[in-house]
Amino acid sequence: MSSSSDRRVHAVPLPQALKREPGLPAPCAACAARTFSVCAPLDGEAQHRFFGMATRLQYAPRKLLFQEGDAADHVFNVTEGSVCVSKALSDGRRQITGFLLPGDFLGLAQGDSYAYSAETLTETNVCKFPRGRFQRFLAENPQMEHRLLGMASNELAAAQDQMLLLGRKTAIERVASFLVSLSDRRAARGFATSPLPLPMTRGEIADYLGLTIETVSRAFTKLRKQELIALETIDRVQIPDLENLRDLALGS
Amino acid sequence: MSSSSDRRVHAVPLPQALKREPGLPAPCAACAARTFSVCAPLDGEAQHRFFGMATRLQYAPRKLLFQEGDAADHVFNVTEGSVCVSKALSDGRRQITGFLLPGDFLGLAQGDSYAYSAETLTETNVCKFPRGRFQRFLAENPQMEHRLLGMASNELAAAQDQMLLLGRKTAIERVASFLVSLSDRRAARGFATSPLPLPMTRGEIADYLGLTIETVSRAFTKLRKQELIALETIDRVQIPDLENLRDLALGS
DNA sequence: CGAGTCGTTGACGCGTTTCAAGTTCGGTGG
DNA sequence: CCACCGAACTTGAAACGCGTCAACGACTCG
Repeated sequence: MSSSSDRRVHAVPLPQALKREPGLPAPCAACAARTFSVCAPLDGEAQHRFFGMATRLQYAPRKLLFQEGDAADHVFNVTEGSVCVSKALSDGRRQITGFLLPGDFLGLAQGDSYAYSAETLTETNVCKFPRGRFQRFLAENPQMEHRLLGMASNELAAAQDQMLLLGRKTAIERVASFLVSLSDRRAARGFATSPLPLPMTRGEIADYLGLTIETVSRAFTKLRKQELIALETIDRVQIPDLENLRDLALGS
Repeated sequence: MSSSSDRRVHAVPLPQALKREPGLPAPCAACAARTFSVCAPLDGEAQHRFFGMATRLQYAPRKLLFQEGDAADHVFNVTEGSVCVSKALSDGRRQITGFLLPGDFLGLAQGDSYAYSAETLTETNVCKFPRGRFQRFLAENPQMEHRLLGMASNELAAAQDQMLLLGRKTAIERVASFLVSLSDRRAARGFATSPLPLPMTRGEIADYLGLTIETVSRAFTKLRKQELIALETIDRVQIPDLENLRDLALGS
């Protein structure tokens, strides 16, 4: 799925504070860089305390980090891999509300239980912070809270885009939008985008786009026949002309 | 539409800083209370400076505060009335991403232009803050930024609920969810909920729920025939048993 | 090699949209 | 005060896009 070539894209010196934890693989340079970017405004000593709070964990693909309704004890930061966040109705209907990439935070919402489930898509590394200590750290480091507010604002803007998609776009436009935004997000973080890896199944794409597996599959076929995309393998897409696809995504 | 009986629900002493602006009606106690609640952690002097930055404006119903793409010069806080936030595709398809009530902020997102439009539904009062000064104030008052992060987190949770609605719920479930969440939001702010005022048209409800006017109208009729709601007038709903409606909203 | 998972494709059905009348209601002017 | 008008809403019938169901192929793993 998500290729190992994605890793260590940016070779960055490992901050001192990121010492190897016993029983876990050494953090790679890219991983350190992602988490580091969040706390860039912190001074060295504060960074040390920040990383000191975290437990570093590695998850296999398709493992639950937590489920809707679990006690919200921790805040997570994805450092490697990808995670999907979803909500479900009692009869099993599911909506995936986001695919997280390295650098994204998880579990920041208010309330004493998680309002959504989180599951890894690929092999994933996270930093896990006890909620109380994380909050206290924020109170003492307003620059960090400022940064988080900025990230939350961006997520809100993305959520609004997704509402437009779910409420008003056709099946083809949804799939096109999905591919374009995945490509854009990867590009923004310095990841390779050609070919674009799809660590999620067709079923997960469907649950993200408010469609069925079959409709997603038909949309991929149609995009392929129109030569707007080419499927190198089932989970690697080539996008010959991103702007053409973007036009379709915006309904023109 | 939104009745005058909604106002002054909470009689709270008017903070000194909220002096009457020339040419505008005197701020009512409820209005002061709403805006006040946001900056409760601030001391008296900081509150004075906060309110000092704001221009207080009153808008008639159906007036644009700003449009998608306008330069994002200001941050708004709704103090009275209701505002709808929307995004549109080039061919006119529109998605309303939220209905704002007193106390809500608007225009906090990053970026130098607004990513959405904002329009009043009823007669509305807002406090308008120049973006730069607002940001500087936040930098100097981390308690306030903390509060905003909390509000943004809540909005994010609401956005995820809305994605579940748009992606996976049927028309009836959407309308039921809409009525329940509107009732809950009003109750949470101490507003009356029986009858529940609907300051928005069927068209706006449709654009919020990803449906057409006709489908919304049919759903209202169906709910009325099932006696889950009663329409006192076209824009005032009685909900005899909120929990029944909530069950329907959650798909059971 | 067989079983299971995932993806694709086709045929059909259904819920929502589209199109087309009506109806209600608030506002305006005679 | 009432007739008239337009906007908003409601209702019905037909059309259509997507969902459902089913068959099949590709691939992985024991």
